[in-house]
Amino acid sequence: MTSQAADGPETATASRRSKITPEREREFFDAVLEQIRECGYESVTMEGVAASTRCSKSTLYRQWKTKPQFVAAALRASRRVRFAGVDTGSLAGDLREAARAAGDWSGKDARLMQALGHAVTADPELAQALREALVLPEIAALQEMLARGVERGEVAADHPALEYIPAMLFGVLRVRPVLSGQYADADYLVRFVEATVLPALGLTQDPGRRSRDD
Amino acid sequence: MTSQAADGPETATASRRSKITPEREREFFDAVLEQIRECGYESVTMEGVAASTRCSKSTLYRQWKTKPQFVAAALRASRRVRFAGVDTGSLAGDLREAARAAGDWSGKDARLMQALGHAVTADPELAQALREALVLPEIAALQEMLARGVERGEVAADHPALEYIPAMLFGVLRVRPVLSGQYADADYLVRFVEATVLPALGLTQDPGRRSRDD
DNA sequence: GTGTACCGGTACTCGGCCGTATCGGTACAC
DNA sequence: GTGTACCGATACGGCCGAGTACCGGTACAC
Repeated sequence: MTSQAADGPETATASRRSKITPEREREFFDAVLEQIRECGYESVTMEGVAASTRCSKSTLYRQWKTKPQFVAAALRASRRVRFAGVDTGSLAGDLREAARAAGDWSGKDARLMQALGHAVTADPELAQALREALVLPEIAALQEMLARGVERGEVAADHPALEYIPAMLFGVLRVRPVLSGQYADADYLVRFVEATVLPALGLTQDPGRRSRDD
Repeated sequence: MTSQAADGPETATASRRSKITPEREREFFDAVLEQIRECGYESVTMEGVAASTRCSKSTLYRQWKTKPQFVAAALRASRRVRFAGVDTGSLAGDLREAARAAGDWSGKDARLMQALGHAVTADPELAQALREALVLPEIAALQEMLARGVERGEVAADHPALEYIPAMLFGVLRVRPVLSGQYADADYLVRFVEATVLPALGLTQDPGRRSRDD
């Protein structure tokens, strides 16, 4: 049905009776995260993951003791930075680029965060895994971006808005579905950045010096 | 254990064998919303609500057909406006006041919204009830507040940041727990408003004209 | 070829909750 | 006092999922 990981029973990963390869593990992780996004954490079942990956529950329970540990492992493995490496030369450009990148982010990881948002309050390990996977890397990248802007003298180091930039960006990502029923796309986020983040930082471009070069 | 609605078995609400009074109904609603905040929507059980209100499951099922309908009814009944009626005379003052009011909001309703955030994607009736109870009234009050500011000439009617103010405020409310592990309090929100919302609207007070009067 | 380790399938126990049914009892109307 | 309607308690059937146990079979090392 879901067929997300079953793009062919005889893939090149050799037959299915061998030790679990890292690729196979990633299939498990992808499957459980996808199920979480779709059904929510509580409704995710080990049986469902096993079925969608054509493995047996035994296999999952051999690797991970419980469902929370399994999910935490999946989160940790999905850890990656999204808008790191962005460096357009100006803080405004960086922020716009980050917004654009976050547009893709929103469809998948915002959903994941929403689905896990409450389970996290009951399971510290899960909370830690979620923070490490989805939150901290982005925050760090953002702050690096801001620090570059400060170094360049584009914004004062003690600018009061600086500490709230992550909250603004992540906040609007998270709240858009509630307000307007849809996840934030790149266009919306860029407009948000231009209408609120840049002015808050005092980065509104002068009429004569538009940094949009397209 | 929870004892939230059991502050005395023989309260003035008379004995428990009579028709359900509106007060009694409110006990049910309060109990289920509280359980949702604590355990999440999926984990809420009709049995738990019945136990915590000392009623029987039958009583609940006599009034509401299913759990989603029960929860939706509870949401609709809890509908009220929080920072309507705020009118300090200036938009900056209004926004600060709204932030302060939202500080109280955050502890309870933000939690509720988080807990329901995913269930809502699967149940349109629940989604509608949630929006009507927690989102729309606040948005309306905010927009009224902004409209007054526009009328007073404090901000241009076509100011690009205007449409994003609700997203900024609700967003930071919703994202704070994820970023820093705690719900936003009134002080944080007021500082957020002063550092980001007011500058974005061009409402930063001039050095000589501080509107803080305390 | 032989052994070992591990996978996949199935069946199972156990617990929990939904929603229903039944029953005794109590408030309240008349 | 009598009747009615509804509450609260409890028990029940059904379903589902966590986690366990077992078993046949296959890959892989040697």
